[in-house]
Amino acid sequence: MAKESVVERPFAVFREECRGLVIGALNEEGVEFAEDEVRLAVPSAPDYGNLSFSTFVIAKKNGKNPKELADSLASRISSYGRNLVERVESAGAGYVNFFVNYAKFAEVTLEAIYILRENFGRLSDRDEKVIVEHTSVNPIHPIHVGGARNAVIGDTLARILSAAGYDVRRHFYIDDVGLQVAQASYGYSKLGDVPVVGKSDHFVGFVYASTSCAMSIKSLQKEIERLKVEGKDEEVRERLSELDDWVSVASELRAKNEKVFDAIYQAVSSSADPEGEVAELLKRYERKEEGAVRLIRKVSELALAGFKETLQRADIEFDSWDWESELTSWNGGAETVVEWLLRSGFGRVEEGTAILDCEEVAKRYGLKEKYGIKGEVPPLTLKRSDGTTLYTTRDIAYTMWKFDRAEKVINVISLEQKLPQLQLKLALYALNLGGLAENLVHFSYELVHLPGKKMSGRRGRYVTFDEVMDEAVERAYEEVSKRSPHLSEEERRKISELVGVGAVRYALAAVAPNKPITFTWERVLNFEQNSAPFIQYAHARASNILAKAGQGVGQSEAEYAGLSTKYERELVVKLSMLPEIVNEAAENLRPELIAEYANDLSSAFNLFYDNVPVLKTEEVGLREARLRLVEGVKTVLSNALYLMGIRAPTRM
RNA sequence: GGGCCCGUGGCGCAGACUGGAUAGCGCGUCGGCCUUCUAAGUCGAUGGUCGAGGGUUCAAAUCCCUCCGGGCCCGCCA
Repeated sequence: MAKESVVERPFAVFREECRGLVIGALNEEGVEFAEDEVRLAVPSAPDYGNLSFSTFVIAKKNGKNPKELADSLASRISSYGRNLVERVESAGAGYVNFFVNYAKFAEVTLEAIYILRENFGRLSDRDEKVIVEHTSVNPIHPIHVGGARNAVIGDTLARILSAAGYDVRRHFYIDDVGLQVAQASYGYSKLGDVPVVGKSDHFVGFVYASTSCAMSIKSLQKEIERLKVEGKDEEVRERLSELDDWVSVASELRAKNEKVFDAIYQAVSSSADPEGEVAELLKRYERKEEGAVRLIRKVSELALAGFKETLQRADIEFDSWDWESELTSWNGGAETVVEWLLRSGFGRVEEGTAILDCEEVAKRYGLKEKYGIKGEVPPLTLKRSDGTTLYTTRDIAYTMWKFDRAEKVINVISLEQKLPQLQLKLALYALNLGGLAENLVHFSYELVHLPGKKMSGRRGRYVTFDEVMDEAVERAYEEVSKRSPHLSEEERRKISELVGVGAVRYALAAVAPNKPITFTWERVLNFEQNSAPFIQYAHARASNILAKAGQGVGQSEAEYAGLSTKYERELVVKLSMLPEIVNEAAENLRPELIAEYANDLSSAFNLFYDNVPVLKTEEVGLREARLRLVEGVKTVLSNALYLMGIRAPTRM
């Protein structure tokens, strides 16, 4: 067979051929139709072919019987010249089903994978810069499982967009100008020479929780005294129950590290006004005063060092670490935004605070319809009365900074923050930067709950990304040791690391982001079907076959026409779909599609594995074709896993 | 009170954006398959009024309306 030039998207070529045939037949038929009505779908069962066109809409438009139209189209198409299309048939109440020519299609697909290797599934460059901002966990506690979901989704999304041809930059926004960091830093400053124990971000998390706990207790006690004097018994009871909650948090924390907790608790207790001190620290930091900078940066860096360690373990990397202080406060960016907004006519000063009238912006620019806003959009406070800025205000400046570097910005942020993200867009309109708002995507995802209660950084109650990976890796180690005792200790450790971490990534990436997740160990520690280990195992099996075939691969001419079992045909078609899946996942921002695809392909491979011998195939050309098929599976699984940031082991 | 998200077998999910041909998959439970390329696999059985009720359509899990249940948001926090 003559070698054709490499086909990057085999299934798309087949689809286009089918589409062309349908359009040709419809024209010959003389019916009226719009080209975008000619859509082909992958049918629900293999009996219905590889692609299917339903005639109902066009038949109705032209007053024809759908079944008769399908019959007629099928018979016309049968007389046309075809390449990848083997045959066409009319079926059901009005479907035209297309069957691929497997001999040709297997050759086209497998040759493409063979030549393109890790680039199979990559689409051509689009010359469009995209910033994906994700994770951006506040530097006040370790990354917990909710943050892990953000990180995994964000990283997978970035990998997919990059594969789809976008010029992607990953940014981590460090919110070091928030009240929380100031609070954690205030607590940290009270420790004197107490050394950092354990992983640095975990330590910061403990300091933050202790500080917020001590401050909450103090302010509740004060409030209760006041309410008692005023005789408001009802409210006193409410506050007392809140106080109880915090007191139990305090004993939980104290049990973990008495020395640190006590130091913070005593300092807060003896302070006349801890809230005032925190606010003062923040104010000095926004003004870039040396002592405040040294303290807050120290705490932030401790947290970040921990984040980097955690993220690296999960193969998550960033191109840019963006300090909020530098990009929005110290350069005057946020102040400028406030001034402009006040001058825009949509802002006003009320009791010493600057406020943006979001409702008015939405009305003036006709955005209610556009963004599906039903109720009234609450106003946005831009500045506190002490002159410091608020998060969303700074985010406006940061967003403008990002758009200096990219045409499109995708922020992976939890659904909770839908309102501020909307307000951010409205602010851009108010600044006459509606064009930026149009290219700003809030990619939202739902929270991860613990069974029972919500995670709370302020209370130090959370399951960390680190713990989850540790546990999964430990569990993987037990499995590997049980199943492959012949491997060396070092190799078993290596394999369990990538299996365990992979399992965690998969568990978080495979669920549609808009579904809330309740965290259970069972979910992450699933090593059976629909898990990373399941896919990695299929990859290892494929690798094993190829390893045993040794140098034999590629020596003889492959007889692709011999791949005639349903298992082989199914595999070929699935392999050809990777570029389409990448395209769809990128265009619709659906990272979970990759997980679904990889799982599906693994299942198909396992069926093939159990039913079709490869190494024992007698006929040389067929053996070669099967080896190429196995190699195709190995390559595609590896590529799909890469898109999810999961390693593909050759043994496990 | 207003707004947003979700509701598919005992449990966890896919399918919904772009309506189509018997609603897929995993876990669980029960029963099979290792002298044949790693059984983290595979085969079979079990199990579903697609939250409820209306509507649109040749066709509805999918679109529209109402209601019910769960989560989230409505702050000089982020």
